[in-house]
Amino acid sequence: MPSSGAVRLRSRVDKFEDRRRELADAALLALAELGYARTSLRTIADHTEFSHGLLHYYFADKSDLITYCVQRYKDACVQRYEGLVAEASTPAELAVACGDGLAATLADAPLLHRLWYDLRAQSLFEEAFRADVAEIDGRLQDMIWRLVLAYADITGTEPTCTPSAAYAMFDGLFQQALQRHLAGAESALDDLRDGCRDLLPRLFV
Amino acid sequence: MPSSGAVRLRSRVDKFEDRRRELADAALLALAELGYARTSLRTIADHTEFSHGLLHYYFADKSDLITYCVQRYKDACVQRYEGLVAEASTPAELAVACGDGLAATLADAPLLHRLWYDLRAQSLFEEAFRADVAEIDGRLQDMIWRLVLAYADITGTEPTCTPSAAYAMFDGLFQQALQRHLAGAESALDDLRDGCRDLLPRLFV
DNA sequence: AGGAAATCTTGACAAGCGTCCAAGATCAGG
DNA sequence: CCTGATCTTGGACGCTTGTCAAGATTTCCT
Repeated sequence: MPSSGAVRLRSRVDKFEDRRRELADAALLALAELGYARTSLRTIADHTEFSHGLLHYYFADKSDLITYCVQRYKDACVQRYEGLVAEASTPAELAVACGDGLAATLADAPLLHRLWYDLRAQSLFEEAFRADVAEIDGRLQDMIWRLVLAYADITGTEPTCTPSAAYAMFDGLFQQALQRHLAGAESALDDLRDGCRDLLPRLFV
Repeated sequence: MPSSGAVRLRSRVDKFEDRRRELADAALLALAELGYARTSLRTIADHTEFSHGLLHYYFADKSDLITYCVQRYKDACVQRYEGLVAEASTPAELAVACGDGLAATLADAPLLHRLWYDLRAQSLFEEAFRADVAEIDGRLQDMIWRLVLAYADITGTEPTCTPSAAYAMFDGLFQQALQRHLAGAESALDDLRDGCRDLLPRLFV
């Protein structure tokens, strides 16, 4: 029965992909905790119920694993950010929602964001990561730009900066807030909220 | 002769410090080239005319060496930035000079700036680096804020953001420009110039 | 139930790491 | 020129790393 064979085949592929995802998620936990420079394959395996040898059954090498992890992170990240630009009818509401949304994602998973900045810095040295990092950066930039366009739509004005410049400034605020949040600064989240709320209108002067 | 003894002692200390500086500068070259995660003490020694064992004669351990390197970087960095806010009589001149200055420092030593962002990311994981990184961040923030205050002085207005927010946004632009510059983007430097020139007035609305 | 295909474990490998140390080289002072 | 302090070398250590392959185990189909 061919259909049965196809189903079985698909289930096998799915199982393989599921395990890859499972291992990558465990790797992400280890990476978020220790950072790229201090995370070995054995450390990653310790975060799973399997032995270190298995990692080479599901991934070609360490670079392959890390790359896959970055892509997993991207999915989780975009999913988290989705719906940031919710329903906001007035410009002020949108500006506040923007700051609140970014502050919330930062507070939600600071260690994952720390890993993101670590890996982005690594991509400046390791060619292998560059493509994936660029893709994530592009997605984040689009997310920010949608926010800017929504604000433009409500106010009936035109933004006076490029999408990449807008992303760069929001990212700068976010990265600094993460740094201070991890250092224990109480005001980091509030400052991020304020900074974003104020930045959005500035992009239209 | 006590004065002679003091001179000899000082000259010895100087010699020791000189060699430390020499080794740290070689280490900075290696670090800028390979990044923190891929630079070993033997690699660093390969960038000098000495053997790897000598590093432990002048530095307690690797962390000590890296910390000293970061401080060396800071000195070079601040020195480079000094005089960025030169004589500019009109607001437009100052805004242009700001963008030009940052673009020039980026073009001058992109690998050192890459190392800076690498080490700053590492400091999010490694407690030992945090204090030095925070100090450099503070100096850079002061530098940016002096620029903003100079602009305020010329225009007779008051900035409408905090020093840390101003630094975060400029830093975001700079970091993105570095990323694109290293990736070979021709427009990176020009975009940085434009971004900075436009950002400065935005901080006063 | 049997046997092939898959999944997983275990142990080993060469290489590289940070650190340390004994011994040689180099230099300054008497 | 000798002597002692300082500087430098190069090898050794114990450990970790990424990678791999052979064998044990499980899963699944007929």
